[in-house]
Amino acid sequence: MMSFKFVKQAKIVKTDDFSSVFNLRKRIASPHLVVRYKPNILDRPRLGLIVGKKTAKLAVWRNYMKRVLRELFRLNQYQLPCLDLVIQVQKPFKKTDFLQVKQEFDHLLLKLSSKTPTVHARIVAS
RNA sequence: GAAGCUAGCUAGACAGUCGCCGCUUGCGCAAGCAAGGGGAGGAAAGUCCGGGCUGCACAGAGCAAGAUGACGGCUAACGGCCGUACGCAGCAAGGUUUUAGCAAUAAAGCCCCAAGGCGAGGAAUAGGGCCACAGAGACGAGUAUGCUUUCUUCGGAAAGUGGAUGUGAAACGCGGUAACCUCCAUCUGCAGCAAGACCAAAUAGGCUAGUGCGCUAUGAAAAUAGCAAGGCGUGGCUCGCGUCACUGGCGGGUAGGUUGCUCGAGCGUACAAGUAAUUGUGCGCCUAGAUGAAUGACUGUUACGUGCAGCGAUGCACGACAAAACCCGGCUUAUCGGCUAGCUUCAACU
RNA sequence: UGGGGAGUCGCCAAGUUGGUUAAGGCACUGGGUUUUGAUCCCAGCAUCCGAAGGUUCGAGUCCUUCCUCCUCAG
Repeated sequence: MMSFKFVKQAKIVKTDDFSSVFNLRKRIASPHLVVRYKPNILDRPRLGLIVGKKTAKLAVWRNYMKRVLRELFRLNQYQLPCLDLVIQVQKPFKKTDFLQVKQEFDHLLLKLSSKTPTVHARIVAS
């Protein structure tokens, strides 16, 4: 039984961690999202989100996008290799675009898994 | 019943699955786990005012700078709110005029304009500045035309006088303008939770204490004893001092963390005082505290509204503005709707 | 969170004791010069001055409230 919890340790918080992901300059993109990634030495992937004020002016929509992306990460975190991910939103999306964003996220996830072949199943017993 | 206006309340509901952030209790060294209970707004927004709180400054008084301005009240305070008076604009209704029409009526204008709205509305003999164009003349004074009287070289001149011209206003009245300077009265110390307090890596620098390399002897080593006392600067030498290298300690303090951090000018209700804003008393309640920033996603049932399809039953789609960041009182701006009161006008009935 | 600044024609912009028609330059349009084009000359053009309200006889200008953008401090 896997736990789908999104714990605090799976969050990128420090400025140094963000900078190191940016400095590696590995990125893949889809129409709505840009994902930068960097392998880490932990036993779980970590997530950082960037939604600029330029993409959506209202705080309501920025928070919505962050929540949706965090939810997608939470549900798929055990199919991901050990990476530090920084997801940046390029184009704003609303509730009507949810399915498309989900497809894009799955596609990016597949790409990431194929680029880093050392996917090992981490089963954390609950 | 219709129309308009004002004020207040509300901002779909329920259930399930997977999650997020605090609190309490239990277990655990801890990480954490389990249970219970809580988790965005009327504007949280803009940051336009006012306070609490915190730090710094401060004998007292004054100046500068800024803000406000009817009168009375409320308040912790305000540029806010309430009441009264005054002014302004003006909708509905009403009255009236003109035009069109045989008429009904329609259009335009004027008057009066409910409830409600708006009003930076103190002082212009304390002083300064400005008042374009037009006009003779713009506040100093003075006279272009007309009329009267007098004089006359018959061209006019002097005195007086009230109107017309043009102007936004005004023809001398102590003009208008203080959202021009200013004067008067009142108020304001400055900064802001990234305030402030505490704990405290690494690196560099500060203070301070100490050690220095090599050789010989003993010894397995640690060490002990003896000899010798590094480089550079302080003019040459010695001492001393500074500096360079290493080690330890101290203090400031950065990253980071903890706190400030949510019980408060608090909310609900009843009664009383007051026209009201508001206040007092009793009873009851605890209602978010995040920090790369929680309050979500999906599914089902259902209520309401709108749109589309359909004769209809019904089906499908959509759901306003918008997210706390120390906390309050206001203002302003955005907003799909729903509900409840009150006021005014009109119509009908009694 | 707290300061500072900007918005005038398609672009760059001037515009102060508030005053008659809001300068200029580039661009564009039409005409002229030229065999044709460039250059040059003449004429035109579009702005209710970011939006709304107010003060005033009169606002680009003064005041208030909004909108958009830029920038600074920690």
